[in-house]
Amino acid sequence: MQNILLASLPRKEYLKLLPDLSPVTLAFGDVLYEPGTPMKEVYFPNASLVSLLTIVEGHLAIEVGLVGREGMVGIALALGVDVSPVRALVQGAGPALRMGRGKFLSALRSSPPLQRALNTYIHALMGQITQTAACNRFHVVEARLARWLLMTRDRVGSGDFRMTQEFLSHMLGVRRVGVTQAASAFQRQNLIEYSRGHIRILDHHGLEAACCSCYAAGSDAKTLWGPARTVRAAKHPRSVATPSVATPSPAEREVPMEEAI
Amino acid sequence: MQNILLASLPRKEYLKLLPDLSPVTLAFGDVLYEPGTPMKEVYFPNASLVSLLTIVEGHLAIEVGLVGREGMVGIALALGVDVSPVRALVQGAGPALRMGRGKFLSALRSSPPLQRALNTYIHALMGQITQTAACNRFHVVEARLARWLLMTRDRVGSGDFRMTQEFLSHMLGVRRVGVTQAASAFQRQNLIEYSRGHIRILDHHGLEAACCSCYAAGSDAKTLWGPARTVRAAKHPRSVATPSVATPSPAEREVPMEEAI
DNA sequence: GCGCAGGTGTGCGCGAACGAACATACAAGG
DNA sequence: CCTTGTATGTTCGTTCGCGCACACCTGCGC
Repeated sequence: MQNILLASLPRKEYLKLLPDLSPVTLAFGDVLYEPGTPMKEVYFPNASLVSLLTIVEGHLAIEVGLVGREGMVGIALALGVDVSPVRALVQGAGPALRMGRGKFLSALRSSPPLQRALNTYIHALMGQITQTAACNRFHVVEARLARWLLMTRDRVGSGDFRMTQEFLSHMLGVRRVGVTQAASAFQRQNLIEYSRGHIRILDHHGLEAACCSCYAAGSDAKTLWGPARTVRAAKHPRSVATPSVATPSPAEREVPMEEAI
Repeated sequence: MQNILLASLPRKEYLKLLPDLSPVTLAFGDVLYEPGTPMKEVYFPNASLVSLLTIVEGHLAIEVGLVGREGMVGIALALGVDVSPVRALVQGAGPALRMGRGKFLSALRSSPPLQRALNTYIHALMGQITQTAACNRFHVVEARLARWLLMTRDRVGSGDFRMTQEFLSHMLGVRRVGVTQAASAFQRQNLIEYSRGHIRILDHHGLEAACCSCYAAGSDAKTLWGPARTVRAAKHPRSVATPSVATPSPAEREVPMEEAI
């Protein structure tokens, strides 16, 4: 299982990076960065999984992003910022490639293909964060749990992983009790089974059905942030509202929006 | 009122861009992009304000970002993506500078300072989205309304703007009734006054007190994503679990934050 | 004057999630 | 065997926000 981001580079570029990449094994529960602390290296997960958490008021945490072999941990460095904005917590143990800050920055400078690949990934990650923001607002715990399980499965390539409900409650930003209820409902329906820190997905399609549309919207990183989203006709809040037409052409619309309100 | 992002460029670089920047006036309610449609240009707001909304299931909307003169609308283009992931809606009418897609991309290629400035801004915007995600999850409508009002004030440089409650309800992703209740509570306390589509902030400090810590965390774009957050020590998941650490940080919380919302 | 539409204010019943406890269940080690 | 710690299950009262429905107020055009 190779990191997809690295694998997408032209072979020549990849070979240039190789000497500076050192294989490491991430252990479950490791914290790669804490918010506000300098990032000394970046990580390219192979079969491992890292979640990005934001901390509110010093004690509440909630997950905003999930990085697997499709991405890199430490993108802020690529944006010229040395300090981590988030906590990066290893969610699934496994191999990753590590690169020191200095080497990474100079590699980035000298490799336009790497820049492009990272830009694309940054965009996808922003999409993921955005989707999560909306999902957290609109959807019930059960749907969000289903989404999380499916996203994790996509990233680790297996529907079988280590995860306690307590832990999950911090990912989803809810009480542990809420997770218990949602998870046991799923278990009753034979969608998953779990026991003492271990979860296995039994019915992948059933979970998808229990899931909010956020999963579909964010699941394939390529089309992330909605290429084929064709929302029907820019329905603006009525107040904002074009009191008018169903906005025909998707192209070139500065949208009337004349002075509504 | 000059766009800060552009103003931060070396004079020489700025002059290189100038011929390709055309002044436009954004009108309240204009939609600059719809999700899933190609972006033909980027915008640098001067005294105007644009909000970025994500659309869920084709009809619900919620704001994830707010762009004023500190930023640019259309950063996805800088990341090599042509299709907008969000709806960009003009929230505050005013002047902006517009640049066509092609000119922007070639300017970007030929101007490292512009790249750097945009990278920094992208990072700040990700921070804003992240903060919003957490805020949407943890804080009550009243606190979020206060935050929104203050953020808007910061960006337009005035505590006096056009805004209906209906509209606000879409920004915050709640019912209009919820906004009415929060807003009328603020009005009773003489923190704001409003009438038929117009809001004025009367007591800026009072609003800050009513606000969640997300405002402080996200307000100054420089330190966005928490520089001096020094959470203690990379503890393990369990540390997330056990709030054992009794949150000693006295500096962090001057706000009552009663019941932690 | 009248109607009308956009903006705002209320009330009611309901469900989701919360905080705070308390109650099992399994696992490993003395 | 018993203890200890971790993981999961359950209950209770409360708060927040939702959906729905309706009333009012103000400006504007006919």
